[in-house]
Amino acid sequence: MHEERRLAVLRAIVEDYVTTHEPVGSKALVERHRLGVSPATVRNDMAALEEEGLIAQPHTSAGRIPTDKGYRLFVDRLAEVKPMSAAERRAIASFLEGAVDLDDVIQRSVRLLAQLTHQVAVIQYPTLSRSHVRHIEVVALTPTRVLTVLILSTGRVEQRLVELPEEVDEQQVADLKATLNSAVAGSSITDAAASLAALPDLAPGRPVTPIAMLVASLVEAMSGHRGDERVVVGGAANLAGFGDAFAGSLRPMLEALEEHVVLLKLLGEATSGDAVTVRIGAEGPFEELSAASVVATGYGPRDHAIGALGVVGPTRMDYPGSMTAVRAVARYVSTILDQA
Amino acid sequence: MHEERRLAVLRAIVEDYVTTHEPVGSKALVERHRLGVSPATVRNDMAALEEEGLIAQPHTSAGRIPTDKGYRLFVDRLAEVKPMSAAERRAIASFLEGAVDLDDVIQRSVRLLAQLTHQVAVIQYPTLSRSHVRHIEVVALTPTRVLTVLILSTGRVEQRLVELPEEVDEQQVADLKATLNSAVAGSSITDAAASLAALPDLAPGRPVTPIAMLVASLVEAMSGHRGDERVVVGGAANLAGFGDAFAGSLRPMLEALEEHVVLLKLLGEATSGDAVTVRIGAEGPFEELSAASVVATGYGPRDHAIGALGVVGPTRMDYPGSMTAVRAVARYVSTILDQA
DNA sequence: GCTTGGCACTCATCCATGGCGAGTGCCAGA
DNA sequence: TCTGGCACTCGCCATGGATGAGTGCCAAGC
Repeated sequence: MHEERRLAVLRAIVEDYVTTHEPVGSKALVERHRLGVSPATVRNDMAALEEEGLIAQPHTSAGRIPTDKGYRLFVDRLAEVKPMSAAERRAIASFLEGAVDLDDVIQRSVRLLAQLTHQVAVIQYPTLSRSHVRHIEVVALTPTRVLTVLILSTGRVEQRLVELPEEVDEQQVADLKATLNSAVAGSSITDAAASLAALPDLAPGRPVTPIAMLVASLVEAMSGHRGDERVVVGGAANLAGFGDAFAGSLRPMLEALEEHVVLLKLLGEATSGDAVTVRIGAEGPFEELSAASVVATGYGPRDHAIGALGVVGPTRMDYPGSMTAVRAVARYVSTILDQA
Repeated sequence: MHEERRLAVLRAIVEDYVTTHEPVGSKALVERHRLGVSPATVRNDMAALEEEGLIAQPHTSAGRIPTDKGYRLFVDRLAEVKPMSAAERRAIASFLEGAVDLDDVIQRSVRLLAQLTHQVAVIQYPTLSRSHVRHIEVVALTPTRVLTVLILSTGRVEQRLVELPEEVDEQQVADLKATLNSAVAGSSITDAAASLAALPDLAPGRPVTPIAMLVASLVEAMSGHRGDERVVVGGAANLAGFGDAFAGSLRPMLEALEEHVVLLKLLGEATSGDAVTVRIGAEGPFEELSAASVVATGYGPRDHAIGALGVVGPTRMDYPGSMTAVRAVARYVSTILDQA
C-alpha cells in the first residue's frame, strides 16, 4: 500500500507523457526515473491507478496515459513550482519594458506568453468595471458634432462621436465638461455611471436634448457595452504543433478562439483571487474546449484584478511551466499597468 | 486546333476541381459538362493543356488538376462575373448597417467576408496617410501628464499619453491646442506632420521642452508608426476546412496570418486602382503563402483607397465567387465609411 | 505482505502482396 | 479532326502474417 510510490508513478507518467506524447509503459518508466522498483511492481501500481481512474490505456497492449482526473491530481498535489531562470526573467523584462501604451503592453504580453509556453496565449483587456474615471473630455468638432473621451485609470481610453440634433456653443461644452469632471472624476466607473444617469435633471435651464445625448454616450461607454469584450489571442500558430492532440477538433478549437465570448467567460473564472487557475479538459461548461486545458490568472492590483490572461493548450501540457510563465507575465503586466 | 474548346476544357477542369477537390478525368468531364465531344477528344485537349503547363497530373494514372498558371488564365480570361443574389445583397446590408463605430465596421466586415466566402478574411484599418486631420485635442490630466488626441477624417482616433519633465498650466495647454488646430486642422496627415515639425521654433517665448514633446507625440501618431500596421483577421477556423490543401503547411499559414507585416504587404499590393487583385499561389514574394491565393481590393473613395480587404484561401478556391464577395463588401465598407 | 521474475497473451503497427479500377496514351478507322 | 477501342500504368485498398511493445497473472522470494 505504498501510496507515496503510486503517486510518484503517476507523476512520472505525467511527466513522461508530456514530453514524449506517447503512452508510457512500465519498463520505460523505471528506466527513465529512479523509482527503485522493478517494472512488475510499477505494473501493479499502474493497475491501481487505473482502477482509481487516474490513468488509462488507449488500447489493450499500449502504455498508459493520464486521464483528466490524473492531471488534476498532478496539478493539485504533485506538481512542483518550477522556478524561472534568471535568463527568462530578463527576457520578460526586456520584452515588455519598451511598451508605449496599453495596446502595446497587451500586444507584447500575448506574444511573450505564447513564446514562453509554446501555446496559445489569451489576454483580456482591463475591465472597465474595476477601474475609475481619471478624466472626461468633451470636444465640439463642429457645432453639431461632439466627441466625448473617457480616460480611465488603467490607461484605457474610450471615445464616442455624437451627432447632435441642434447646435451647442463653446461655452456650453466647457460648462458641461467642468460639470462632468467635478461630478465623476476619481470615482469608480460604476459609481460614475450612476452619478451621470442622474445628471441631466440637475440642469433644467439648459437645452436638454444635446446634453442628455452626450451623457448617454458616456454612460454607454462606461457600461462597457462593447469594450469589455476585448480579448487578444496570440500564438495561434502553436495550434499546429499540437497536431495529433487536436487532430479532428482543430476547427472547433479555432472557432472557440475567435468566439471571444467563450474566452471571456474562461478568463472571467480566473479573475477572482490571485492564484493561477487551471481548468483541465472537460472540466467546466465549454464543450468546444473539452480537449484543451486552460491555465489563467488575473492581473492588476492585489485582490482587485482588472483583467485576466492565460494560455490554452492540449491537456497534455507542461502545467508547472505554464503556470510559472502565466504567473510571471501577469505580475509584470500588473506592475507595468500600475506605474503607467 | 479548336482553341476555344481547349479553353472550355480548362474552365471545366477548374470548376470541377474547385467543387470536388479531386483530380478530374476525361470521362467525368464530358458527363458533367455538355462539351459535345467524346472523352478521347478531351484527352487530346488535356494533353495539349498539359503541354502548355496549364494543368498537371498528380500521378500517372490520375486525372488532371489546374496549375497556378492554369488558374491564372482562368481568372484572367475565362471566369465570368458571378452576380450576387438579392438575398446576399440584403444579408450584407443588414449585417453591416448596425455598426456603431470604426472598430465595429471592421469587425463586422471581416466576419461577413469570412462567412460569405468560407475563407480567411483580412481587413486593413484605414491608412493614416490618406486621411486628413479633423481635430486635435490636448488634455492636461495632471500638470505633468498630458493626453493628446488626434481625430481623423476616417473616424479613426489616435491618442498618446505624454509624461512631461516640467509642469504646464491650463493656459499653455489651451494656447497650444488652439495653435495646433489652426495650424493643421483640415490638412492631409502628411502635410500636417510637416507643419507640426516646423512648429516649436515658432514659439520661442514658451518653455520649449514640454511643447516639443507634445508635438513630437502627435507627429509620431501621424506617422502611423504603429497605427498603420493594424490588420484584422477573421474566419481563421475556415483554415481547418482546407485541411488537405494545407496538410503540412498549416503552421506557416497560421504564422503568416499572425505576422501582420506580411498581410499588410499583401493588401498593399491591392490598394492601387479599384479593381480586384488576384494573387495565385507562388506568384509574388511570399514563400509562406505559396500554397495560397489572395483575392483583395482597396476600399474608400474612388481612386483614393484608404485601406484594403480580401480573402486568403487555397489555390483551388472559387475565384469568381470570392471576387464578387470581396468587391461587394469593399463597396459597402466604402459607402459606410464615407457617410460616417 | 509486498516485491519480483517469468510467461502467456493481446493488439497495434508495419510491410509485402495482389486484385481492382480509374484514367491515360496511342492508334486505326470514320 | 474526331472517335472508339485497347493495352498499360499506377495509386488505392483489403488481406494476412510477422513483429514487438506492453500487459496481467502467478508463483516464488525477501
